Amino acid sequence: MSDKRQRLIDTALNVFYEKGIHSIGINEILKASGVAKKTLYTHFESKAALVLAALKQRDETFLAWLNTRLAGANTNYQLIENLFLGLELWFTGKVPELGDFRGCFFVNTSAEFSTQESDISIYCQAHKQRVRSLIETHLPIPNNTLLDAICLLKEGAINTAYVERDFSAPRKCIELLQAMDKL
Amino acid sequence: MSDKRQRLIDTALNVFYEKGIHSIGINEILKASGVAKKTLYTHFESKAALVLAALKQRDETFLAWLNTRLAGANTNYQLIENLFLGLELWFTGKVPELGDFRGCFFVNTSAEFSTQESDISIYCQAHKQRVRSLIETHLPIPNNTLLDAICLLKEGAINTAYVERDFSAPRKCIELLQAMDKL
DNA sequence: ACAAAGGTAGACCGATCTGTCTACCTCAAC
DNA sequence: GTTGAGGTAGACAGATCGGTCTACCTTTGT
Repeated sequence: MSDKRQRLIDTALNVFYEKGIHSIGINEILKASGVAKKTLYTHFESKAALVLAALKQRDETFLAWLNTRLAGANTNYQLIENLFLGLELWFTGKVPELGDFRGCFFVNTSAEFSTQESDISIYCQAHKQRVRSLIETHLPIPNNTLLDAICLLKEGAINTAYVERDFSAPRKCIELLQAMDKL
Repeated sequence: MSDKRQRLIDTALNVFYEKGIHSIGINEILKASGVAKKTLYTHFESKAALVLAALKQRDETFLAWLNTRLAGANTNYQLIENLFLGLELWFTGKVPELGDFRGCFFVNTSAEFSTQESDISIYCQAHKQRVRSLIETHLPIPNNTLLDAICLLKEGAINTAYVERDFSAPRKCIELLQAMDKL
């Protein structure tokens, strides 16, 4: 039935994440997925709808991965290690389900869509909030200041890793947060 | 002479920063700048060359602004305040020369150009390194760990402010760094 | 006086874009 | 055994893309 739909979403996510959205045409996705154009437009009303579906897919995959990475932390420090060593694995291409690292898909996509009111921008914002909530629920000892620090450094690490190609960021974050947590 | 060239660069920077690059056509820049297409192509060999010129312009404007913001700090804490309160002004649209805030132009542009070897991606990387160097030279008491923390949090603040529309990030960064600096 | 350089407006080229449509195929349900 | 949903391939429409080019105008240096 609609395993075609799923194949379109998977392909779209891969291609959009790798090459951006505006620079890729629908035809390229059709070719890569081996699906007919008519089929695409029976499942999605527009390219934007496909983008949104790809974002949703990425959101779910990312949160699922993060959830297993963070599970089982007994101390705040352990959670910090789980998170940032996980990011390091992602950056260096060792997390197959996240694909070759090319920054944060949601940041990249926000950058391409200027109107902050669009569904796409709003979805990107919501994703970041879900990530924050997930980290919060795994924090053994609640600490809002620490949570802020973790989230800000996480964003810093991801963008520094991508734009500056500096993969040492996660280790630095761990050291900083370790010092902070002792306060 | 080539005040037309400058006008093209100014317009391109404004439009690209506001709306992204792949989603804007050359004709839109021509219309907004009131310059003929032939003139554009006598000064720039391609759209990519114009993008590079816009990046260079932004690089210079941003570094000049940052330089005056950071000047005169006598303590590391003062430098941190100068930097992050400056970011807050930027985010909230109170720095005319940086335009209405729409994230970091270099991060946004990197997101649109997938090949990491392109001139454009390399320029974005170099910009971030220049910003880091500038902060380093203004740090009254050298401290590499602190410098790392400042740069990571700065990136985190910029991206959080844009994607999550949360302008409270700079104040949080100041508090975190203030605590850290006491270690 | 005149050549060279820089400017204008905009027609034009070939490619590509999103999205629609025709014509036909496959297959499961009732 | 027919109907309807989902599939295929790909032609097509209309717009827009980056970039070239023609034809002409304006300014400046010598």
